[in-house]
Amino acid sequence: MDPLKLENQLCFPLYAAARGVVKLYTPFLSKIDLTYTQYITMMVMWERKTVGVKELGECLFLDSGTLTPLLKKLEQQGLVTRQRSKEDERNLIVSITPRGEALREKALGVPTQMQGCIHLSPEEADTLYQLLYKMLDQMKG
Amino acid sequence: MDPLKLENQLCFPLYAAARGVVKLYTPFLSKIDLTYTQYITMMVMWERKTVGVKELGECLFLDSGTLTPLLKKLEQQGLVTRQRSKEDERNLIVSITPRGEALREKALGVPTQMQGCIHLSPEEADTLYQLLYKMLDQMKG
DNA sequence: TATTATTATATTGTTCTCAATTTAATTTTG
DNA sequence: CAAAATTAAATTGAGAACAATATAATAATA
Repeated sequence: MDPLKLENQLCFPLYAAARGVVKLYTPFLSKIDLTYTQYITMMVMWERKTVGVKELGECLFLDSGTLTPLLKKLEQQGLVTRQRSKEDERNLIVSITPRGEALREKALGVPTQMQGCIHLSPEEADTLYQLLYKMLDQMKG
Repeated sequence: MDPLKLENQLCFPLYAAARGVVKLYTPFLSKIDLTYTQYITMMVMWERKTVGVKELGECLFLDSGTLTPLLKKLEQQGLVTRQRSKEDERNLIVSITPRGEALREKALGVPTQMQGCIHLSPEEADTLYQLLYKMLDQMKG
């Protein structure tokens, strides 16, 4: 058992599958003018309406180096606003706009469209979900 | 069940876990001056010794846009050579050098070091492996 | 055999990702 | 209170990743 053989790696199919699914999202997301990272950012915005960059980064496992330019683009598109907190000016508060809220309707079809691309049974999907979160939890702590 | 809620996504933990493991590799790989993508490229080289860019891309699910600059860097480091095929000059043949072979010894410790970071049972790891390849196979076809 | 089509790699441009550093605001401490 | 430490974003720089296009070589065809 060669530990440096590609087929003996667990991380490689993880890395490849992750890129693969993002690629599958692309044609659906480009119709609503979002990249995958912008899409999951909007998911947080649809749920929370208002959130600091720091919490956003904790949700998405991303830092300001990635989020700052991304949020500026979403702001340019009129989907969110960015403003400093009055209580603590270090914090940047991101808020969803009516236009951002409206985009949710268009995005509702995306999960359904994606289901046509990946065929896992509900049990398999659940197992995968649990295992991935188990890994993520370990990376946090 | 909101289909646009982050916690209801299967792809998000996939995407996040993949980035997470690459980040875990980084300190180990930086000691042997490789990035993660360079590391898996070298895995193919250690196994095959000589390979065309096209086959390399099929192994790694990457295209020439990613591989061309990466292989030039590996060439600069003296780990591989790049030369056009005599039979068909469209093909670029990548070959491992003695220095590239020697790097394998240094890389042998990496998988062991990584095992200290992610704690899945052998059964869980196997399940995850199978599910990820199931997804990858579907993306190919 | 020319022309056309295909194939393989390279290039260009955009976005993402992250480490490391900088800047500014706030908190802690001496 | 002033200095030092901490925190949050932004910035910078390097490497990926990929779509789209370009270039060059080979194969197919009219």
